[in-house]
This record gives sequence, structure tokens and C-alpha cells, in this order.
Amino acid sequence: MQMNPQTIKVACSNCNLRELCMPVGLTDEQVKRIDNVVAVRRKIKRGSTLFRNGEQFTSLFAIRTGFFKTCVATEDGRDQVTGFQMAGEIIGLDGIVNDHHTCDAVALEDAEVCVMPFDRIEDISREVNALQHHVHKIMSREIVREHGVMLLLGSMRAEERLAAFLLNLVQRLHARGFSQSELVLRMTREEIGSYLGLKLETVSRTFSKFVDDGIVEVKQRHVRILSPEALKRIVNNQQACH
Amino acid sequence: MQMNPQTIKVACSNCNLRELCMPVGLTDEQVKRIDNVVAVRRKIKRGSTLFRNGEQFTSLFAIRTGFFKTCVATEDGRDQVTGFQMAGEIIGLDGIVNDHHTCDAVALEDAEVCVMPFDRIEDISREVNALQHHVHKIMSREIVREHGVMLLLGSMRAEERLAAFLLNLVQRLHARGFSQSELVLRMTREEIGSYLGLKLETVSRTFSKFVDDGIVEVKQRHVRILSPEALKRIVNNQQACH
DNA sequence: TCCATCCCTTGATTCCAGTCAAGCGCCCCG
DNA sequence: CGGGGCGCTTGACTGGAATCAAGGGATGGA
Repeated sequence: MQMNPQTIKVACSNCNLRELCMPVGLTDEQVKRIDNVVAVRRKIKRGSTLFRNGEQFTSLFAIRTGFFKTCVATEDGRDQVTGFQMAGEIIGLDGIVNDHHTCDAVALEDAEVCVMPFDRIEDISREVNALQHHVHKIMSREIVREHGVMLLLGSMRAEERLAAFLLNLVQRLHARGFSQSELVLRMTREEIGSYLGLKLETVSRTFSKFVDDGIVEVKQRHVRILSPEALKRIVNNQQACH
Repeated sequence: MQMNPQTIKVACSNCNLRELCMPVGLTDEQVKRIDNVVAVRRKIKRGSTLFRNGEQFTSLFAIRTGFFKTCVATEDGRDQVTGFQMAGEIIGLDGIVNDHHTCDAVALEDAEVCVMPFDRIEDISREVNALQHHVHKIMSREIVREHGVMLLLGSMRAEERLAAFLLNLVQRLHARGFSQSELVLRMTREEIGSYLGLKLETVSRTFSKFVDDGIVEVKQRHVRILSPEALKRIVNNQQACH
């Protein structure tokens, strides 16, 4: 695992993402301890990997800027995008169980991550209860998120999947201060399709259908949601009201 | 959350599942401490729930005997089996993030679980490093397992899904001392279908096809795997050799 | 032991998404 | 500024799983 030279040491306590990454309601003393969780920051160029399936696991990564996908693969070449991650989210949890990563994390745009050595996380967790619980919550949140994806993949049709995907994405972006109605997709139709269990042609056709129905505007990767209510109705499998 | 009256206090250190549930290589002192993780045992009748979506989360559960399914549901009535759990496995991890459960856990046969209050787990984790790491590994393992299910749901065809399901089930049973080739399904075709993102008719037809091909024998819920190699070839999407 | 219910199998048909194919347009790099 | 490649769209057709339907069989409770 090569270390990028452009690495700098910074404090979580000054980070504008701390309410996403860190537990809340800490004393100054606890904050100072948690600052030590982050060893360094690391920059990742668009298209390159933060970690790969099979690599030794040493650290979790908190995304500071940029956008990632994680994907798993089988020996016979199938692969599946398991998630898209944005600023404030933690990746690398898959590596804990066997001390090596079981998926690839690829930057979909230039990115910067905080490297948090896992043994350090465990050390400080034992001293700062809030951090301990925070780590447990992050892992539980990922499990619950994946339940949602399983529901999507197991029981939804193409339109429902894409509608759920768009709503989820825009909701997370909105929580980070972006628009509720406009978004720029950082991934290709093929990557969306892989995540949603669809072929890229089906993703494209479904976008076109949404445009025809006046639900969204799409111009390449720029998407404007005209009717979030319509998307919600689609996800909830309700009739269009007319 | 009603507590079943038939609850008894027992020690993990004497449990024949300890190598599945507990960390290994502990000192006597550590073992004694970890014994305190389990508050009580609780018996669950077939068909009743251990916990339900929306209920307060207080404890994780280690399955001592019996067989569970966990499932999530949407408001519009869709539901999805997210997993089948057997002796030695831990359920309830979904509840940590928001202090209430987000899925149902239903016993598919009479079962007994060890109730492990989560605040107690966190307390003892801070003192026994091996337990702390063990909890992290269990959660990470669940995340990795779900990645596998996402791959299955997102990219496999019906035969591949059922083959992967059977191989996974028999492998886990074998790790518990059961046969490598024979198993009794504890769930209906519909529950298998829900887990695999298929309708029950498709599950039934796919079983029939495997029988026609001489890969398995099926008599209701009794399954005998005649050719695990054929199942592996199906999962790996290879040509049948002839 | 018998009945009711639930579970499973199988057939016929439909339909949604996949596959194959062609062409366009945007973007990046020389 | 111009060319090439990649990503996206759209069309025609195919195929696999869903749906609708009917009947048989196992299981468990009265």
C-alpha cells in the first residue's frame, strides 16, 4: 500500500465535517484525544483506488472531499457496485473482519480522505465512550443501509430503483448543503446500473421515461428533479394522481 | 418487549458454541468477565418474533439453538428477507444506530438465544480488548456478507442464486457438524424467494430443474446435494463439462 | 384420525429488462 | 481547432422470470 506524498496532519476539531464524522457533545479533553484518530490526510486522483480487494487492512477512511464507489467482484468477472460514498462518510469497514479488504474503493472525482489507523481507533475507543459508541453506530448504519439496498434489488422494478436512487442521492447531498432539486452525477450510467442491478441501457431508458413524464430534467450528468413527489410515489408503488 | 419467563442464567465459558460466539485465546480472568455479557437466555417459539421493526433496541442476541430469518419491509407492504441465521450467529446489529430495530427477526423453528445487553457489551469491550475487536469483526462480517448478497441480487440469474444459496447454507451447517451433502430447509419456498429476489414459483421450478439435471435430490424441505461441483460451476457461470 | 390450511409443483401466458446494434454528441488531448 | 474515444441514447428483438391458474400433497390442530 503506497502512501501518497501529499499528506498533511490536521485536526478534526477544526474540520467543517465534524458533525458528520464525529460524535457530538464531547468535552475539550475528549476532542483532543479524538484528534489523534486521524494519522494523515491523503489525496486520491479521480479514477484511482483508495484500496483494493485483497490489500492489507490497516485503516478506515473518512472522506473529506470527493466521491467514491465501492465494488465487489467474483472470480468470473462479474462485479457489483455496493455503494457510492461522499464527504463525511466512512469507508473501509469491510476490511476489519479478515484484516484485508474485500472490495475496491475508487475515486469518481479527485478526493481527499482522512486516514484513521484502526488500531488507534480501537485504543481511543476504550478511553472515550462516545467514540466507541460512534464506531458501533457507523457500522450499524452501514448494515441498515445495505438492508435497504437488498430490498431495492430484491423487490423493486427498474423505475422504482432509479427513483429511490435519485431520492437517496439528493437527500444526502442536501444534508451537505447542496440543492434539494439539482444534482450532478459523478458516476456513469453503467455504474448506476451496476449498483441498481440493471444494464446501462435500462438506466438510460428509465431516465428518458422520467423526462417524458416531466418528473426530471436530464442533461448528461446534470439532473434537476422537477417533482420529488412523483419520485416518491414511484418508490412507494402508488398510482399517479390525475 | 415482554420477557419470556423461561429464562436461565448460564456461562459462555461452558457453552459448546463458544468458538463461534466468543473471541479465542482468552485468559481465565477475561473469560470470567465475558461470561457477564450474557444476561439471560430466552426461548422463542417457532413463528414468533425475537424483535420487530420499531421496537426499542437494548440487546444483541446470540443464537444458541434454532433458526431465524430477518426481514425488512416498506410501508407499501413489500418485504424482503435479509438473512437466515443459525446457531452461533449474532442478530440485532441493525438496532444500534438508532436505538430501535429496523427489521423483524422471526424464529423458523423453536429457538433459544442468549440475551446480551448492548451497554454491557460496550462496558466489557473497554476492558477486554479481544471482546472489543470481536464485536468489530462480527459487524464487519455482516457488512461483507451483505455485499455478497448484493452481488447475488444484482448480477446473478435464478439458477445461480439458488445454487449459491444452497452452497452457502450447507457450508455453514457443515461448520456446525452437520452433513456436507444433506440439509433440511427451515424456510418455505416463498421465504427463499424473498431472500433471493425471486418468486416462489421460480424457486420451485429451479429446484425441479436441478433435480432433472441430477444435481440434487429434493423431497419437500429435505435436500441432498449430489454434485456440489455442479452447483459451484453454476455459481461461477461455467459451462457444464461433458 | 380427519379435516383444513398451507405449501409446493406445474402449465400457459405475459411482460419487463437484457441483448444486440447503430449512431450521436460530448469531452479530452494532441 | 480537430480527431478520437468514451459515454449516452434509441430501436428492434429476445429471453427469463413474473403472473395467473389449477391441482396435489404434506402437516398440524381439533
